[in-house]
Amino acid sequence: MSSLGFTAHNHATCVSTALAAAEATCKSASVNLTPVRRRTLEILLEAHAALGAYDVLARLAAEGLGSKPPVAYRALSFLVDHGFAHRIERLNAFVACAHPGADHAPAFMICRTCRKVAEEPDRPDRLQNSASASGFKIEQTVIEAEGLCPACQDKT
Amino acid sequence: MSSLGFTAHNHATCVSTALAAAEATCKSASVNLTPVRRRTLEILLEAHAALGAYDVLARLAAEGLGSKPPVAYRALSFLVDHGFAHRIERLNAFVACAHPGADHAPAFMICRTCRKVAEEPDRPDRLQNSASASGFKIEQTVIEAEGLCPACQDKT
DNA sequence: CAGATTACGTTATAACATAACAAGGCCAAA
DNA sequence: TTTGGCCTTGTTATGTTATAACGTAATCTG
Repeated sequence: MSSLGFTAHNHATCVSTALAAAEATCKSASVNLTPVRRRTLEILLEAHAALGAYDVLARLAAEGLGSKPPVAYRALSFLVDHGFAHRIERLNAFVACAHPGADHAPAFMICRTCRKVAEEPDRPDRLQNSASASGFKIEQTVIEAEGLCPACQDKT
Repeated sequence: MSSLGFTAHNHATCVSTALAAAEATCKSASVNLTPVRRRTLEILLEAHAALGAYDVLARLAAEGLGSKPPVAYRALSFLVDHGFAHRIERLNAFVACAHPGADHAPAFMICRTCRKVAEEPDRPDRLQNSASASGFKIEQTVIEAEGLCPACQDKT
C-alpha cells in the first residue's frame, strides 16, 4: 500500500493482509477480535475510505451483526484503542489503519469528494516546541489535511 | 496575549481590542457585523475557551438575541468565514481567533479539562511534501493538540 | 459451582448540525 | 416612490453523531 494512500493496489490482498495482522496482534495481546469487531475492521478496510459510525452500523445490521448505535461505536472504539483504525475528526468518521502495528501518531490526507484517506506515518512533532515553551503537556495530536486526491482532481 | 495562550493577561482589554479589530475589518470589507454576530464574537472572546454552538446559543437566547440553533450556527459560520473565529474539530466547538487579521492556517493546543485553547500562528506546512509527492491537493489543514494546560496540570 | 469479567443487546436520550421556507429591512434602479 | 433584489434573522422540522445506563449471555477462573 505504501504511504501514498491514493495509489492503485491489489485491494483483496491489502484487506486480507491487514485482517491477518490484526488477528495476530490480538492473539499475542490476548484481546478478543470478536465477529463484530473483525467484521467492522473488514468493512473499513474494504471501503478504504472514511466511514461514519452509522454507515458501518448499516452494513453490520444488514448482516445481522447488531443494529443499535452502541454496537458500532463499541466496535469502532475497540479498533481505535488497539490501533487498527483511526478516527478522522474532520469527518466524524473512521478509517482502517494503514500502518498497523506501528506505534504511531499519524497525519492524514482526506479527499473531500471520495472520502479516501491517506495515512502518513509518524511525523516529527513540530508543535512540541511551542508546547514546551508554554508549559502545555501534549497528550495527543490531530493532523488532518483536506483536499482533492489525484483521481478526483482529474474528474474535474 | 502573545502566541502563548495560557499566560495571564488583561482580559477586558483583549476582548475590546479584538472586537474593535473585527469592527474595523468588517467595515473595510463592507460586511455587516450585526448585533448577533458581534455578540457571538464577544461571547467567544469572553470565554477565552472553546464553546459549543449550543453554549453560545444559550447565552444569546438569554439576551433575546435568538433562540434556535440556526441563529448560532449562522453567526459562528460568519465569524469562521471571516477569520474572526475558528472551529475546533476535536471538540466540535468554536473559539475566537487570537491572531485576527492574519491570513492564517493555525495550529491549536487544547486543554482537555478547562477547554482553553492556545492558537499557534502560521506554521510551515510539513504535510505539503508528501502531499505533492502523491499528487494530493491540500485545501485546508487541521492541526490540534490536546493535553493539559499549565494551570490544569497544577490542579492535579 | 460462585463470582468476575467481557462483550453484546436494547432503550432512551443527549449533543451537534442543517434544510427549507417565511418575514422584515434596506438600498438602488426604474 | 415603487419595485425588486439582497441580506439577515426567525422558525419549524428533521437529520446526524454519540453515549449513558442497564440487562443478558457466554466464558473463564478459583
